[in-house]
This record gives sequence, C-alpha cells and structure tokens, in this order.
Amino acid sequence: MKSRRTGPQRSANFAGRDRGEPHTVREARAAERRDAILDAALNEFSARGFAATRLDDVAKRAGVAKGTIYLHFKDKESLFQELIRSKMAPVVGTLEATFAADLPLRLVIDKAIDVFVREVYGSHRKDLIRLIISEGPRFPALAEFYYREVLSRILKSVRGLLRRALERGDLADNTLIRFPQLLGAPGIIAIIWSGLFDRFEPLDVRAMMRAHFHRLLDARRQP
Amino acid sequence: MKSRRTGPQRSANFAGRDRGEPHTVREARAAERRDAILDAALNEFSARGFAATRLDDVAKRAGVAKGTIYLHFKDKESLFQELIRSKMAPVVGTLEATFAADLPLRLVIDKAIDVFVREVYGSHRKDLIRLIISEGPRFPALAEFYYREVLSRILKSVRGLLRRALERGDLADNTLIRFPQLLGAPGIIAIIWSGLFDRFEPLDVRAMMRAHFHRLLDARRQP
DNA sequence: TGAAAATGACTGACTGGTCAGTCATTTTGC
DNA sequence: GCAAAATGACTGACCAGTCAGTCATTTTCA
Repeated sequence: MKSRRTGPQRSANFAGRDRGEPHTVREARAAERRDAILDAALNEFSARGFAATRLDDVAKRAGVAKGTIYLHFKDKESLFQELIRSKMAPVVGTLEATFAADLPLRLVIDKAIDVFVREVYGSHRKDLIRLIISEGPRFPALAEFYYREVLSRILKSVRGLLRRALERGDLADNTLIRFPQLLGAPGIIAIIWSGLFDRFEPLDVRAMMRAHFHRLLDARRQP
Repeated sequence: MKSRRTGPQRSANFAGRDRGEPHTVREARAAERRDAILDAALNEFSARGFAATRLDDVAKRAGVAKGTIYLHFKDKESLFQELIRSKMAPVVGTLEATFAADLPLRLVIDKAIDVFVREVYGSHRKDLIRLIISEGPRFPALAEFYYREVLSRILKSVRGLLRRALERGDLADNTLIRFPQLLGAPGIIAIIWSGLFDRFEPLDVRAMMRAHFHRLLDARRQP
C-alpha cells in the first residue's frame, strides 16, 4: 500500500473530519467541490447502482474533471462509502432525540413517523437506504458501518423507549423489545414499494405506518 | 434489433413454455444445460448482482462454453429475467392454495409462515427476492413481471382470505385488507436482515413472524 | 507594497484490463 | 454423412485509475 499522497490535505482519510471552517479561498473551494462530487455521486449511484455507475458521469454531473474525484476520495469504493456515511449520520441524532423525549408513547411514535416521512422517505436518503440494501451484501465494511453507526444506535434508543413504556404499563408485553425490527418494517417496505410498484398500486405511506403502529401498540395484553 | 436466431428452437422466446417431455437425447440434453445455466446464473447473480456478474463465470460454473449461453438466452438481461421468472412462478401457486384453504385464519397464517420459511427464506429464492429489490428499479420490465405474476396474485388471495375472516368475525377491522403489505413486511425484513446484519445480531425469523402476526391479528376491535 | 517564486488543486488524454457478444471451426446425435 | 449444437478465441467498446502539465492562489522577500 503506497502512502504517497497528493492533493488537498483535507482529503480521503480525513474526509469530513476537520470541522474547522476553511481559512483560505482554496480550502473553501475544495470543500465546495467535495460536496458537489458527493451530490453527483448520490444521483448516479442511486440511479444505476454501484457497479454500473461511471465515474466519468459523476465528474461531469459535478462539473469537475475525473481526476479531481481522486484528489478527494481514494477510489470508487471510498466515494461510495463516504457518501453513505456523510448523508446518513445526521438523521441518527434526530431520531435518538425523538425517542429519548419523555412523552407518551403514542406521541413519540407519531413524531418519529413524521421525522421518517420528512427526513428519509421524502428525501434522497430513501435512495441511500435502497443502496445499502442492494449493495450491502457486497460491501461488508459498509454493512458494518451502517449497523454500528446507524441501526444499532436507533435500535438501542427504541428499546429504551419501549422499556420505559412497558414499566409505565403503556405496552402490552415485550414482543417489540425483542423484535424492534418490526417497528421499522413498514418504513423499509414503503421505500422498497415506492421504487418498484408505486406505478401499479400507489401506497399511502403515512397511513400505512400509522395503521401498523396503532395495531402493534393497541394489542391486548397477553394473558 | 436483429431477429436472426441460431441455436436450439426451444430457446429464448419459448423458454420454459414447452412443457412436453423431450423426445430425443438432444432435447433432453438441451433442457439439462438450460437448467444448469439457470442454476449457475442464480449463484453468480445473487453473489455479485447483475452488473458485476461475468457470463464467463456463469458458463464455467454451468460447465458450458460461453457461446452456449447465447443458444438459450438472447443476452445477459434475458438470462436474468428468465431466471427470476422460472424460479419464482412455482411458489405462487403454493401460496395461493394455502390462502384459499377454508381453515381458521390463525391456522392458515401459520401454514403460510411455514411455506415462506421453507420455500423462500430457507432456499435460494431468498436471494432472488433480494435481487428483485436491488435490481428492480433498473429493470422496469422485471418489476412489472414480478408485480403481475407474483405480488398482485398473492395480494389478491390474501385479501380474499382476510375478507372472509372479517365477515366471520375473526378479524377486528379492514386495516390489513387496505395494507396487506404489512403481512409480508416481516418476511422482507428477515431477508434483508439476514443478508446484512445477521453476523452482528442474529434474528429468529420464525419467532419474529409469529409474534408479528399474532400481534396484528389479536388487535382489539376498534370502537 | 508588489513582483517573483512556490504551491498544490485541477485537468483530461492515456493505459491496462475487463467483458458482452460473435462466429469460424469442431463435435455430436440422428 | 450431415445438420444442429457446442465451442472458445477473438473483437471492440468500455471504464477505473494515472500522471505530466497548467494555472490560480498563496507565500516570500526586497
């Protein structure tokens, strides 16, 4: 592995890490271009998938020469992983905060549906989740990152919420604590459905999610 | 688009249509090879995805020369679509029969879980569903075929089952008739989870599906 | 201060490798 | 013996990644 490194110092390895404001025109421009490349990559990868995306197209869409991509990212795979990393990280905090709020369970759930519909389903993040599902099996590092930084954190805070609700008597049993995946299910289904079958049979996502959650939460306490 | 056609007559366009038993050694061998190619394709496509799969590898795995693939399938895309078509079609009938049986709702559901876990989750069909989710957005014809020949038929028979249950009073309301996707949700989640996160946090699929269905079906009748 | 030197971000033509699809030749079954 | 089936070397398109050269910006120093 060669360690020679050309290009901006704020590149590849440090990607997204230096939160200091840029101090020169150069640095500001570099940051702008990096973002342009990431946005272009988001469009191309989600339209074509990892293997079929051409970096020539990403460069063209970003208004940049192909070589520039390599000043900011080690290779195609790094660009891809960095894309997921940079766009998904922000939502995690929002969701954690939502689940941590000391409010009635039903209210928290409704807020979480709102966040999901607005910040994920109604944004490009929906496409990123599709990408993780599609490409994850071929990128173990990506799946691991996503589990560690996103999923496990959300699952943990959901379980916290549910445990408090159970103690308070707002929850029938521990089914959902054992399988919190069931709470995320309709969101994932909605994302998949919208990409494949909406044109044949449109789906009212918010209504489905509400119906699902009310069903799960209203269940009769087991004898 | 060239229409010249070489190779066995039982090829491409007629793929899988002539159900008559082969009458010559030739025909029998041709059918065998076709199946070998499909099996090899299943393995390669589900390990690498459509774009990254090499037909050289499919040929090698099938024990056949690359040219032979083109005697049976028009091109890479046809092979892919034919793969989905030929492997998914058979389960539809089984599921329809399960849902049509005149048995108590709970029993039918348990049988359907069994069929799913055995025939889909526990087989290569799991990988095909992953492929449809991953590649569907880039193959509108595939998504349409899948909706028409698989999903819509299953949804229809599930809705029939639910309507009968509702009339009989075995079902609280029409939520599930409006969103039958919710019944399929845990199956899809299980398939996705197993491919991405099982190594971090294994999932007891059957238990999750049972918990989910009992939750959905036991819900208190709405006032 | 401001002109010359140094820097390093950016470019895009190029290379090496890959792979879908073809077709002249060989093999097989009738 | 011959037509259909099978083969696999070959072709041409394609594309990730490279690197020598350019030039805008920053630094140096008289």
